[in-house]
Amino acid sequence: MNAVAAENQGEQSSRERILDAAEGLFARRGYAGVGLRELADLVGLGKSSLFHHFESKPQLYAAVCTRILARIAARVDESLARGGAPMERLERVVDDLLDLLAAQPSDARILLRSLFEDDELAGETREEREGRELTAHIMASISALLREGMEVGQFRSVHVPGLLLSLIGQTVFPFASGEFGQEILGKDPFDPAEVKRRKRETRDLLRHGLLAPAGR
Amino acid sequence: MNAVAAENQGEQSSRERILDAAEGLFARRGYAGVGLRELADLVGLGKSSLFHHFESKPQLYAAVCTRILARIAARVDESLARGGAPMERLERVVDDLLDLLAAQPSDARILLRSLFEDDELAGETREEREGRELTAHIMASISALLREGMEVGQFRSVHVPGLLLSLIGQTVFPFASGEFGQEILGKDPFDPAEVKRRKRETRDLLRHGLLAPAGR
DNA sequence: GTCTATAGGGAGATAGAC
DNA sequence: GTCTATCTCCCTATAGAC
Repeated sequence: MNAVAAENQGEQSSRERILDAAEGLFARRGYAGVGLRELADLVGLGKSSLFHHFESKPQLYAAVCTRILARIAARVDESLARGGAPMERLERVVDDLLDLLAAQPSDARILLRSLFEDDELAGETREEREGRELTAHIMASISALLREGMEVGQFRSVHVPGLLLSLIGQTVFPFASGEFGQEILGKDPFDPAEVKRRKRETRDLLRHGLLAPAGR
Repeated sequence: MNAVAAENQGEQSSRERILDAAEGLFARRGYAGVGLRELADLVGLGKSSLFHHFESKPQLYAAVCTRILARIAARVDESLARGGAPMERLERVVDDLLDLLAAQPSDARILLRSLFEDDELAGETREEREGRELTAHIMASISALLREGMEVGQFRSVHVPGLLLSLIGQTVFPFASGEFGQEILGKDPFDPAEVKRRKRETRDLLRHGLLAPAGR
């Protein structure tokens, strides 16, 4: 059975298993806090074997980030393609993103952490360029949706970049907040009931803050 | 001239200079990404001298975080003490926090990063306990204000813990977002005009989302 | 309070056998 | 594709002189 057939059977390639393990470790301890020795042990490989699949630690980190961004970009494209009025599409894309972040507990932390690591990711590898392109694509898609809603008069006139940053803070941050969020909320931020509540909260926020008065 | 007199003259103790430098480094590269050699060079001391002022790297990190939290707690207490109706106090405390975060460019990143480092800060040093107490105090103060606003009927009935997390995302995250935020906004998030805009945006969000209909 | 010297270990990465 | 062995460098922390 070759590698492709193995994956069709639900098994994973070494590359995928490394990426999965690395994602969890980087989420918990950050780029510099993870040693390749520890990662190799977790996957059940020798440390040197990692270098057969990834050429360096920065490149591995970039691959982890890019895989997450690719998942998100795919979901955003899919959500937006289903059509509807701007507010309908906006609420759907936010709902779907919250579902995605809730299903992949490491994603929110890695995404926020990667924003803070300006230094580490100054490189020019293929993965990093791809990651930047995916980020730009996601942001451009949602910006276009917001501007469209304003043009057709469904949304109030708002500062689009500012709202984008706020939306990220509102949706991504709670899933990255770990024990702190757990303590504040009194329950796990990933608990299905809490995810549902956060969807409602975000939707209410958009309806109160973004809908044009005539649209209510 | 002794140490206290020196500080009155505007000079800093070694301890303060170490904390300032460490804050900048930890903000940029995270706990594990900073070496004490680099920190010592930046301060202009030998590496060993750091251990005269702090007993270990985790304790130094905790001291950095606790100093930030103490600044914030002091400002929150001061803002809330000036009185007024709940919405007036809430808008003032948010305004003041945004000013504080804008004036201390490393604070937002360190605060968010420290939330992600559940592992590193599992300790029981005096600084860590102090940091947890300060965090609890800040959160309790703002929670109490939100509940008071709801009780007197000025605020709609909202889920207080959820709104707390959202507010942190809305206010702290943009200052931590670095080059990403800069690219989205098209300007430095710390630019005075942008800080002013973010204050307005946050105030509008609170007025649209939190004020009770009768209060408009 | 700051220094030099050093202990003791772990990091990322490479070479080359199998 | 995985392994063992090894390179070189840097890490936190300590000892002890000044």
